[in-house]
Amino acid sequence: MADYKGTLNLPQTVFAMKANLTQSEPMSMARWEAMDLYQHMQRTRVDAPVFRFHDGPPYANGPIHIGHLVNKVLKDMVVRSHMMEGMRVPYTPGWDCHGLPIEHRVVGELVKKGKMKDLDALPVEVRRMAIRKACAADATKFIGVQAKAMQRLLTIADYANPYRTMDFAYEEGTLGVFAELLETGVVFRERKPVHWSIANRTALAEAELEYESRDDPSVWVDFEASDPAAVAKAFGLSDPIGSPSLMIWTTTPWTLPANLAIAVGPSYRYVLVRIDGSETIVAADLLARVQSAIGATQVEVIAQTDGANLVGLSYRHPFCEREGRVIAGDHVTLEDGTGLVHTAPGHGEDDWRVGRREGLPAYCPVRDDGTYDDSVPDWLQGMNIWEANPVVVKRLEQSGHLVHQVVFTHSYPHDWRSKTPVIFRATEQWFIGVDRPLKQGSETLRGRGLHAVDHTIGFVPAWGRNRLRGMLESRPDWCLSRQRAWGLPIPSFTLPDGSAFMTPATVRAVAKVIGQKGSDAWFTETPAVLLAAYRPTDDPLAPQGLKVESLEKMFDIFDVWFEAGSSWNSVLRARGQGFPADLYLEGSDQHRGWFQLSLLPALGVTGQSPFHSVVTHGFVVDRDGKKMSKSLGNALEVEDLLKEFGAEVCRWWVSGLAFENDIRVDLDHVRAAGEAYRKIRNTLRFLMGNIGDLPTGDCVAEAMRTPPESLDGWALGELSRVQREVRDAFNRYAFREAHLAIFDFCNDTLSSVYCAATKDRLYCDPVDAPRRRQTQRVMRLTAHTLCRLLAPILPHTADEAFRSMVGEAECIHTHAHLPFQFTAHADWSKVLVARMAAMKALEGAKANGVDNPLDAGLTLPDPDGVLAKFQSELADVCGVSRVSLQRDSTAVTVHDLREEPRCERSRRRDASVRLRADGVALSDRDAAAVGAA
RNA sequence: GCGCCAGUAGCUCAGCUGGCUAGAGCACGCCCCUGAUAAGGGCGAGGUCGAAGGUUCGAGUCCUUUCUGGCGCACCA
Repeated sequence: MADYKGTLNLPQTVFAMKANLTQSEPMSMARWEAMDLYQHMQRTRVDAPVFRFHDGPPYANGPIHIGHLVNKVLKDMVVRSHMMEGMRVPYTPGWDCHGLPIEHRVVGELVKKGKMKDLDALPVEVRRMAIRKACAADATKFIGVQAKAMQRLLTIADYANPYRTMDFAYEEGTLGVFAELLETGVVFRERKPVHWSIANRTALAEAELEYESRDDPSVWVDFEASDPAAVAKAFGLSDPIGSPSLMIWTTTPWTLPANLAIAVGPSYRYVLVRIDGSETIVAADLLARVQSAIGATQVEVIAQTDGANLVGLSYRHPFCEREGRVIAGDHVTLEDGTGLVHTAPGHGEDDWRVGRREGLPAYCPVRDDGTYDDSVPDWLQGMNIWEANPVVVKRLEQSGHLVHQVVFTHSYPHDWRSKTPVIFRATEQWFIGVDRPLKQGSETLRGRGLHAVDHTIGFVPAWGRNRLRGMLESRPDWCLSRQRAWGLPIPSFTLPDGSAFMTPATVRAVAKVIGQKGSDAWFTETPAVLLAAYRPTDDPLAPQGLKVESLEKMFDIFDVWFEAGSSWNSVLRARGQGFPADLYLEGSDQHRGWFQLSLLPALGVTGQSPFHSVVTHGFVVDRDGKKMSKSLGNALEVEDLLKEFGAEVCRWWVSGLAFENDIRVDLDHVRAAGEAYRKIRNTLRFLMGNIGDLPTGDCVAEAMRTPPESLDGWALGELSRVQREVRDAFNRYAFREAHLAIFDFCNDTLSSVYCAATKDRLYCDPVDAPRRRQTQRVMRLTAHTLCRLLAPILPHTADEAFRSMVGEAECIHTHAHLPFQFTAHADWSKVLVARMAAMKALEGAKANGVDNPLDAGLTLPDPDGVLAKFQSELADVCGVSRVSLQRDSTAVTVHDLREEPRCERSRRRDASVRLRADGVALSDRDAAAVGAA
């Protein structure tokens, strides 16, 4: 018997089944780099519509993690999908360089090496310069590490010209934003308590605190009410009862000189009690605990009232010549103390917040060396606060205000370097007021922000709007200043009288110098040099007769968020990329961060939001939904994933994520993505393998001549639909929809139906048979279209496939989607329904020994006669040897054809099969194809 | 504690303004093919929709409470 395998047109292609991504991806990267793909795309599309997408700067601190991978791949799909739409997409990657985490680690290393002691002895400018130098080196190092990894993810961006918040030009742009904001009048200076290290005379961040056990005096103190009658009234009593007090509890007696108020919970119940003969007020729920704590023997409740009724009462400070008043505080709890909270706005975060609302000053009589200033009673002046603790207690005891004292052991914050206890101390800070009227008109930043959120910004997912609105509604004024070294200096000076001096004009003058020499200049240059471009006489805000030489520099730096939040100016505007951006895309934490803190400055300066839309993604968590962290040991390393699976598999995984919510990641998920990748690759490979002998021609035009009622027409219609769906999904940032549409198309439409049904004609028809060529033309267009649809997700594979079709010199990423639309005959949907019924029937026929569909014939019910016009395709569509139709039937009938002769070439049991001259059974079609008689 | 979000088959997700026996894909099981072959195809079995109340003729879908998890409320970015 002759072997006819050699006469078949079997698939052939150089596009390998095995992707070998780990080796081949870097080759694509090298090719793109050699052709300077990013710049090439900018140059060749100068007149194309622009999509302005702006990269939020990751922090240059350590190698990238899975969160970065997700973020960068999502962004890359945005960039590439818009490029595929024919647009020009300028996209500058950026890095956030300044900030505490870097400084903290760098200083930690300096301490470890024993270098910090020497540095501490130097003048502030010199010391800070040394730290800054080390920080800059650290940031630079990690920018390199991250950029390399991001490129390894096959992302396309202007990596040759990134933005870095520590670049001179960027810093100048940031100061430009600040100068404009100064102009609007929303910047102001005010006191605010911060963690303060007395030993190092510096402010500290939470990260620089170590909690250690410490003994402090714990005291219960009676503050006498000024007006007993008012107290009686608050408790609904007609007559005053003795001389009632308000009992507070504190473990920091040294802050009592700064007491300005007592806070109560308005909804709590308070009791007026007589304890061992004297009347005082405490929270009802805490009475029993207070009683046992202070060891009271006789307790008599006189009356009760709500905390709200106590608000407004006044009291005499036990040793300062002033009165305080009772205010409402949401921070008051019933866990400790008396329910009446000693409030010193200069010495506590909550106290400050509440005090601010009540119009109380952040009074802080403690100097930076931890001693009292002259505003306290003379017996305390100049005393160290820790020494003052027992002195204050003694005084209270002598004056009869002390109810009780014990030694209290608690966990207390200590300075990580000096190991000394830290205090809260109010210092002068720079703020951006969100409720201050902007110079022109009565608008405020908060008002503009809320308006933009509600009316001009688009959100994906939609709940981002609520979230950002909620944050804008409740956010406090923005504290801009930090007392640190690694950052952009706030270019303010002090006048000879000690007051702060900074105007839009001085900031602009300094900005010029910093644009030239970088922010180090602030530390190395004199005020005269820094203000070289400044003329006091031209500045209406300068004091009369100001001499620049008389100024002294201040050394606060900006909150790094102000720097990142100025990127719309330092990058988009400074580089002429256009403003505002079409899109910002970041993790959902950036509602509070970059989104909000870019929005506010931009609204202040330009009146516009810096972005038209924001897209947010969730956070990567482990398989159980728990946060990923190195310490928990549940983190996956990007490097390992790239080594084991390659970037394309990771990208396929990302494209399929429901990224709006938490993103669970597990090795199994990436493995599954690897399987899916192979399926798609194989489908593409099958298409390509079958079009190798098709003469070149106009890919689109030739396919468009396909009859709509043919099987090829159906496939083309599906291709057209999928192309539309995928492009639409990309445009809505619905990557998962695009991913699913592509996957389903490859598996269902192509692999399961179209490829299976056309194998016979592709393999067995004569090479030039019109029917075969028609299928090939559709397959060619399908492959070309698929490459373009896949390009944003799988840039390497799409390019590899494309080049193996059209030549090694080509690159898919310089192309755009093919413009075509095709609609198949509408009744094809009914054919597919009939096919499903046929498949079920064939499955049932296996019980009768008809295992191979080619051993079967089918009779399909066709009551409406709609299937008749597809008669010639039905056998192939169902994978059987032949199909007949019956109008008056409702069920599929399977015919066992195993007794009929089988074509040895096509394996079909066709009516035309007969023995040919060489003694082999062939159908007419196959006989013709091999030239057998 | 407060704000936003999520909790649907083993896994990843659809289920729009409440309405046919709750759908996909993956994995799984059985089978076919061996001319896409470290491929391809067919069929099938999987769910008391986090829990508890409530509204309704009817709830995965609306309301309340609750549990679990994520993000945000800091001189962290």
